[in-house]
Amino acid sequence: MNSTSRIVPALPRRESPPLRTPAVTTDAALLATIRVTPPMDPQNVVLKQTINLPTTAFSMKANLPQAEPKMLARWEEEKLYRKIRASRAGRPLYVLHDGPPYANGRIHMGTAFNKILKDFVVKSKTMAGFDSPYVPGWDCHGLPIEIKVDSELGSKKAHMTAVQIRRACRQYAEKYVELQRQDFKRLGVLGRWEDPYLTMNAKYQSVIAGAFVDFLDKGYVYKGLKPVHWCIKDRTALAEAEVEYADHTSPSIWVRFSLASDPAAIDPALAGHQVFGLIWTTTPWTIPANMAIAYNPRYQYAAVEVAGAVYLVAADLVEVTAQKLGWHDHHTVATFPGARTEGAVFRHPLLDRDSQGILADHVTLEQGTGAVHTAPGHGQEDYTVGQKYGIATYCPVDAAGRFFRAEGAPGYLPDALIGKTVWEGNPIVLELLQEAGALMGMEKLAHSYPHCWRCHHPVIFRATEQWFIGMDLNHFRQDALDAIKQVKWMPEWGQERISNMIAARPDWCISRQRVWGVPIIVFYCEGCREPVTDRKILDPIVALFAEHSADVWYERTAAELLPAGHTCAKCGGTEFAKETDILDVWFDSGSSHLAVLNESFGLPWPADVYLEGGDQYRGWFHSSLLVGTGLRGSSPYRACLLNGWVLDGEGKAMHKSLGNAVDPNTIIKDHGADILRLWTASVEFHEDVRMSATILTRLVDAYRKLRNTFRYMLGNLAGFDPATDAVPAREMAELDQWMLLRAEDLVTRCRAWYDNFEFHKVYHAVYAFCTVDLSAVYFDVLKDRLYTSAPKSPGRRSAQTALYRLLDAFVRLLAPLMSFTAEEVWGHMGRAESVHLAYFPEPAELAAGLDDAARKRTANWDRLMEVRDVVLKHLDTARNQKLIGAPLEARVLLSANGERYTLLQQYAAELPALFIVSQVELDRAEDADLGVKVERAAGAKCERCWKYTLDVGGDPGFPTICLPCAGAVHEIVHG
RNA sequence: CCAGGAAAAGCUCAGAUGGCAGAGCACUCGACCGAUAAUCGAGCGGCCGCUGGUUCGACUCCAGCUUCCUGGACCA
Repeated sequence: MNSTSRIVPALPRRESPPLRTPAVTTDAALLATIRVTPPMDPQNVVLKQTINLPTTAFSMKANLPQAEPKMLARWEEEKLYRKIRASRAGRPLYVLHDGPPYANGRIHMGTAFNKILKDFVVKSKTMAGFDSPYVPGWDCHGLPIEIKVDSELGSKKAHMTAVQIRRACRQYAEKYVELQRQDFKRLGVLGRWEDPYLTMNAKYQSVIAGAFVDFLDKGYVYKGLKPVHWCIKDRTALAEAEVEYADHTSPSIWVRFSLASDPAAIDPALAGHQVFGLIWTTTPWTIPANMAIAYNPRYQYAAVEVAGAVYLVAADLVEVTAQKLGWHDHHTVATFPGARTEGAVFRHPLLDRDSQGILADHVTLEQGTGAVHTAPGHGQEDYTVGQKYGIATYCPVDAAGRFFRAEGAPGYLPDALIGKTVWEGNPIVLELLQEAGALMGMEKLAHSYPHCWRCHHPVIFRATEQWFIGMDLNHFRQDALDAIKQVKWMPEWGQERISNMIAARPDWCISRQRVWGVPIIVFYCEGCREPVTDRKILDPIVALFAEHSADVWYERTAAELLPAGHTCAKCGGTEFAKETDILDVWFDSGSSHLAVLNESFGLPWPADVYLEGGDQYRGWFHSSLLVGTGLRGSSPYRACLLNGWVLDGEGKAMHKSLGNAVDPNTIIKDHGADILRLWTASVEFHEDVRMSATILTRLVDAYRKLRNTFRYMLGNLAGFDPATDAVPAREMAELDQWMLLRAEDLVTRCRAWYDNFEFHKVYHAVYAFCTVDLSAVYFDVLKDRLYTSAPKSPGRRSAQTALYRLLDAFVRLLAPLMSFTAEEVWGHMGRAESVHLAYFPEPAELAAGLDDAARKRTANWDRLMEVRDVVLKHLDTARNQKLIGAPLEARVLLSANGERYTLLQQYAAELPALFIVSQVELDRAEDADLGVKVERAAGAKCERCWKYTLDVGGDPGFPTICLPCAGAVHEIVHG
């Protein structure tokens, strides 16, 4: 040991640990520079320099926006994620399966919040000893991208092949996958970023196609009709996003349907009358597709007699209707509840067809007659209610919008309509109705009407052939409901939420008339339209996808894809066409567990946990559950965690248009990702959470406090080598033991909270501990012992031993939350490997070496702290009275009796340090109250430790300092 | 309109089984000047969303309502 080590107490006893990176200056490196300080002249001691002040290169200012990217670069270079995998190989697996965000746009607060939470889960499980891999993924197919690419391609698209368009979509998705990947990595989320899963990967596409074949093979899939927005000019189905609304004038008409069933069944008063249903519609051309008349079961209806005929109209709409239709002598024959019309049979005015009376809640009194013309082939709700009543989805309009004689409903369409478009059909239908005596009135109506966003022509609702997964085939719905019960839902109400959705949802329409996705691999016989769904034929195509991506479906002809010489089982035909529809993107992402939780990723099925926002109950949680239940017989996740929505400071949803959206990248640029992570840790994530400038300011303050807590520990541990300098626990000062036992309790609680994903409790408890226990009490009390004792004195070593254990535990306890800062601290502790390879502290680490006697003594210290609180209040009063300034100027006179006296007497020697005063005097009192008096301390102020003592100058060599200080200085100067 | 959720100090959160509303931060005032763009102390601050009910007693249990959030339905 050279002499320089004696003047600077904070010198290390060992060689500096190797620098891990130029980006971080370790304390060891700093101390190496201090070592060149010239030796102190024993004759000319500068007292100030004999104080062991904290020394650390761990800066007070974090500079996170600059420091974090360097840390990320190091993690990347070290291949940290791979190292973590290797370090946990063979450990029990814990798998969080990532829900794929859509590869469009940059990340926002919601996605950042979700990803950080996932990182908390993965890191905390890793540190708890699990092997917890994280494979991020992206959802790459689908309409939003195809629409964007469409608009970028413009008119060029018309000359492009499907494969070319798909390549453009792929490029677009790749671009955003890359941008989002950078954004997510910047958050400090560790994972398999270099090889994520993408739904557009060939292998993944193959899994999707395979899942479809499995569903088909298991008998869940059927082909049915469903109305969709249809542009007859572009001959295409339109998604919701492709429809825009504009004013349009339609002929609105009132049409009567004669009642064929017994009128008395509706109301006895109607017996013998000629009764009519009376409907109102703005789409006369859909009259040929009429299958039913819907009444609202909750409304009262009136039977109104006009000129010998009786019309059934909602009671509240009788007068309006009379006015519109020019009724003069009308009177009400009967009133009855709408429910009575159920089962009534009307006759179609133009066709040889019955139209049933049905009940539907969507019938309103805003317009019309309270009786709604129902054509399931031409309206969403008509379709839904039609399904309920088992009414055929009949649609006599082809892709060009022209009438034809469709199958599926009785009645022969009039020749006048055949081949005409629906727009040409309107006046023809009017004319036919007039001739039939069924047209009761007509007027023009200007209203908002859906138009095609591309050609701006009005669109129609038209039933088209779609592929469905039947919810009630093979007990599918019930199986899914049963599977839900096996999942642990957090929060618990998630179970009810998703159960309600599954119970009420219609069949899953899995087909889309689009290009950017995974094709539905089915062929049709050109001769008889019989579909080819034999898996022996389809499985090889699934295999082809894995090799060439789903593009092969578009690159090769049906003949090339089918086995040579394949013939239609039904008609023997040899010519086949490919299905042109693709699968719903929810089918893609819902299959992610099949694509990712498998051997090629080394992951087991099912996953331990899914964690997403509340919108996913109808999204990914839902579709994944259906795919899992259908193909594997159970849920693909054991637990399902919900994260709430990120709202603004007022609790309002964030919207770009409102200007209240907070951009995570801005926060990172201004404050650093650890602030964002700390915010994520601070809130109860199952609920909706708030983010605002105020909240951020609070978090920045909290971060500083945590950082300074680490800084204090690092600074006071400079030169401390636990291997050689640590004090055995049972020899440590009682205060230090007490603190370690409190920390032990904190670690126990935090680990339980981590197990239960209660990150905010960890944050709040650790933060409160740092503030209340450490900073305000322990660190404050410790300063005298650390700064003024001789560097190697037992008291100082005891404190350092405690600090070391605390630091070592806290840095790991917070590593999942403040990943960057924890790593920075870890580096300053001289650790060679990343903190993210470490394990959580065990409670026993803190209290190692402490026996039951020490545990029992904590009760003493708890009570001493109560006394301290009282004394501090009195010191404050004395300070306000200008009796004292610094607490060391005080002498405290205590009076107590009974047990308290005994306790205080037992700890009399510790009290001045505990109260941070110069002297404490204890008297036995008569009454039970604690007596506290404050006066000025006696004696002179020691220049070195600032305490007032009677022995200042006791050492003639150092006339301005007290005897203990003189001893310490001697030790420092002479060793 | 339907399903589900939330409401506590300016902010973030504790508040099993009903028993005088808690913490930290912020704010105000003060101290220190050896954690210093730090640290310590004290003080201020609440109709526990509203209205009823049960109870000796309700932030807590029950009913209704209001506002906000998510998804859906409607508009089409």
